[in-house]
Amino acid sequence: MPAKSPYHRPNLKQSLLDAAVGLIGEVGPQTFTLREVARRAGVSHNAPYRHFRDKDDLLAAVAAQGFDRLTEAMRKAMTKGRSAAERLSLAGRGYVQFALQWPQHVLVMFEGQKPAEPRPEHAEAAQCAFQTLLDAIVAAQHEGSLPKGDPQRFAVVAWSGVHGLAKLAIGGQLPFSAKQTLEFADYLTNVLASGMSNTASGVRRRG
Amino acid sequence: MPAKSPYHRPNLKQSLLDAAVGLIGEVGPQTFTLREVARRAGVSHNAPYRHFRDKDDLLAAVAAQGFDRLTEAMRKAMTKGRSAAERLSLAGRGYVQFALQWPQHVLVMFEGQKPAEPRPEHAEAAQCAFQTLLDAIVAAQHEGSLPKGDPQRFAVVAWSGVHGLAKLAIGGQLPFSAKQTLEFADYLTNVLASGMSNTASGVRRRG
DNA sequence: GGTCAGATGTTGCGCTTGTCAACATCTTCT
DNA sequence: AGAAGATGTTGACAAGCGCAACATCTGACC
Repeated sequence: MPAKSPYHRPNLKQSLLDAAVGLIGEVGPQTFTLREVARRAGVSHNAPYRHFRDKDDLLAAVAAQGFDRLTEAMRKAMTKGRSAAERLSLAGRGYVQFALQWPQHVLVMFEGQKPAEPRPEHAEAAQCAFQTLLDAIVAAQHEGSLPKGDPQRFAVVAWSGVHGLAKLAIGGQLPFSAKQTLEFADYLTNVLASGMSNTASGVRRRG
Repeated sequence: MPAKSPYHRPNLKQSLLDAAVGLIGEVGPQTFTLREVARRAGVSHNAPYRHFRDKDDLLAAVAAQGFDRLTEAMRKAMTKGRSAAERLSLAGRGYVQFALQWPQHVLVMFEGQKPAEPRPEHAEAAQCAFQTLLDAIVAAQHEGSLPKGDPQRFAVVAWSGVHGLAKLAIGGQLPFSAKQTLEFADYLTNVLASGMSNTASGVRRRG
């Protein structure tokens, strides 16, 4: 039976999220407008307030959804790896591929959120994504393809590398096509892995 | 003779830029408001339009100024290096240090600018900063501390690494103090240099 | 089945912002 | 001195955010 009265629609919350992602993709998170999201979802300009505290809350939900998709993208990419080292590299590729596919999410995920407003959903999803990377690092250490030592250190190196590449790519700062960017991601992860294997963890100056 | 009438003030343009940087530092580029900038500069809400085409134009000017400061920060950091390899590493440290000192600028510099509105000042300053990195790479290649080959490739690797670290640091994603971040930048540049020296430029899969 | 509480959606409002237009004031060049 | 242009001001309008009051639907409970 079709919904006779569209007054209450089944899952407006998800519709609003989808509309928000689409709109951010078109105009960016800056000119993004809550009212336009409502318009696209076919509801009044105040309906979103029944599902999100305010505009920032909607953006935080988009970010949380982004971290979930990121985690999934990395895990899926890793399944094709035969060794822990290869899986780690593929996780990095998955990170970049996710950014290329969902630049809207990335733009929202890493925008300076005020610490005054804790978004637990957001923080938890982000932690989960980081844990995926950390697990891959530890596995590579057990396998012997990465030196022993604080895995957190290696994780930050790897994260910085792929995150920087992803950010520059979606910001249009690199003269790369999407395909070239992905190929470059493979090269970058090899550089990072090689460097982490051959560099002492201490700070080396005037070497 | 002091300005009898504050109607025309000496250099309102720079005052507006400074006020904008301060405001962005407090509330972020999202909630940043042109009218509040004018208020802080002590002028009416429309005075900025005599110096900037619109709000985005002011932000583009802040970004351009940021790229200039970035170039200067890298060049200044490099002066203490004794070898080209060390200077390259110090340039990376300078990049991160700049981001920690002027996070407001970084937030504005890399925000997705619409290609519809070309900001030549912005693009030129960005190109200049990248050229500084590229020169350091070429010097290291001449010195023999980096392999021969396309310097652009090395530049993108180095840029991705330090850019990612800087972005994550100012986004509050890392459990590092400013001092720890800088120490980590040194470690990261060593990892990158080592990795670039030991990794073939071709893509290696299923290694 | 009936009824009421709560969830969900709507309309209308006040305040702020970005930007345009018209006007005011100052500087500079001759 | 006086006109021309640069710089700053006031006023207005459309649009957005979020509040408040109201309307409509759903489900629990009897």
